[in-house]
Amino acid sequence: MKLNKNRTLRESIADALRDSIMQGQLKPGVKISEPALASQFGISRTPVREAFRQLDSEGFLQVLPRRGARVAPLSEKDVREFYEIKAELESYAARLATSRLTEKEIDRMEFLNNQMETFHREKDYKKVFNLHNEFHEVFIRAGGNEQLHHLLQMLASKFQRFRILLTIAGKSEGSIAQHREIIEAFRSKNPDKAARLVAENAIFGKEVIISEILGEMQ
Amino acid sequence: MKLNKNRTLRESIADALRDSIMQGQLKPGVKISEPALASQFGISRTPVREAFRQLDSEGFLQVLPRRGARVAPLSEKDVREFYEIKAELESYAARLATSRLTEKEIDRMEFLNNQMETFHREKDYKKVFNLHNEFHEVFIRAGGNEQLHHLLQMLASKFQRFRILLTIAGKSEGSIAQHREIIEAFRSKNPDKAARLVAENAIFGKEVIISEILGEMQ
DNA sequence: ATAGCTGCATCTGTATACAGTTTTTATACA
DNA sequence: TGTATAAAAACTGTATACAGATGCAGCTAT
Repeated sequence: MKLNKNRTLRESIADALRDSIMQGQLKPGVKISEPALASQFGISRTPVREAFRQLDSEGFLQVLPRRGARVAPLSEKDVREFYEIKAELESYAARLATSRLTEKEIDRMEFLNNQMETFHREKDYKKVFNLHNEFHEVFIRAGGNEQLHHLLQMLASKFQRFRILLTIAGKSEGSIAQHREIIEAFRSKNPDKAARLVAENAIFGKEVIISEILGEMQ
Repeated sequence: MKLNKNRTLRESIADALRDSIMQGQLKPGVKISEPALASQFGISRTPVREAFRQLDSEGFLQVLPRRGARVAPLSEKDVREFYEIKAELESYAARLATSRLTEKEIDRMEFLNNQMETFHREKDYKKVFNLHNEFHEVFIRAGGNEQLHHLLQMLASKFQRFRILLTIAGKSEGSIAQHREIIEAFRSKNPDKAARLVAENAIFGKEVIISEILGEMQ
């Protein structure tokens, strides 16, 4: 983890911590020691504390007054609720995007989805995950509601540690097939169909996570 | 603004600032001086800075590295986007709530709406606003998706300074009438109708704000 | 007058100090 | 062996100190 830049220490620490949590290296419920982190990075507690406040508001940490910070645990209910919200918001984005997506953008979605398939076969799941995100990003952005985009970004990163499991478990074929249908709906300028398919795609993700991933994690 | 409690100074400061911003006392774009605020409350800069970080993540402040904090400005586009997101999420909540709302809860909604009408006539707009929030809260909670509730809470408070203008401008009759229809839809257990009406209620709010309020503010 | 520079006052980011809490460890007791 | 308790250690919240960055008033030169 590199610190130096024009960026403040607080920013660097917040980013590093957020990444570790998103990547799942820091497990839910684990206590994060302020002094330990500070000395680990060779800095004082002040910027660490400020990073904590930020990550607390973002939902990555749970900071209890006078009892320190721990990685925010996410329950099965949280995951379920997240996917249902995602389904609503992304299908809304899809509806907005239908009339706005350029042919070039749709081509790009097709390209990204094909790449996903390739890397899925090669079992390069990290790449598959990133491509998956990029695919959704295209139509969310195209919808034109920037706050919606921002909100979905925020939610996605908060639940990244779960979403990435889905990819790693090699469960992406279903999504890839669904993406083809979504592309088709966008090409034929059918907002209702696009919205419905995008919602189904999210719910599909929820089902797989709940039944196949969370079950096994106990 | 009272400080003392078991609460930390940071919490108190964050709450006080957030309130001032929500209430519109602190205007968008206004710079907030860290040392001034600290001495105004008779405390050191440390808790003030931590409160800043929190409010930045929550979207109330805009903190630029080495250039201080200012109240986050909200554009007309932001307001428009907010109401559209609210329409989607609340109508989803309404759909969920339809099968779950008890008769008692629906009665309560009716009571709250009647109170709104009373206080609207008496021009006690602060009360009208709070009742309005409570009305929506009933079915959002009843939907059972706690993260959805939390998200809507967050968004509503971020845009409270605009939403409250709507009430203060005495534009609540429309909402009150729409609420009656919504109650009716809930009573007849019609989720599609409830969802549609709730979305329309949000879009109505958007229209009024945009055309009557923001126009006049220049 | 305007554009650009200079130096000062102010502010921000970070480190450090310290008191009051919380947690841990150690000890005594059942 | 387990539980209650007291003392110690570690941690949190806040204050303070200070160096470097920023912004502004006034000055110079065009």
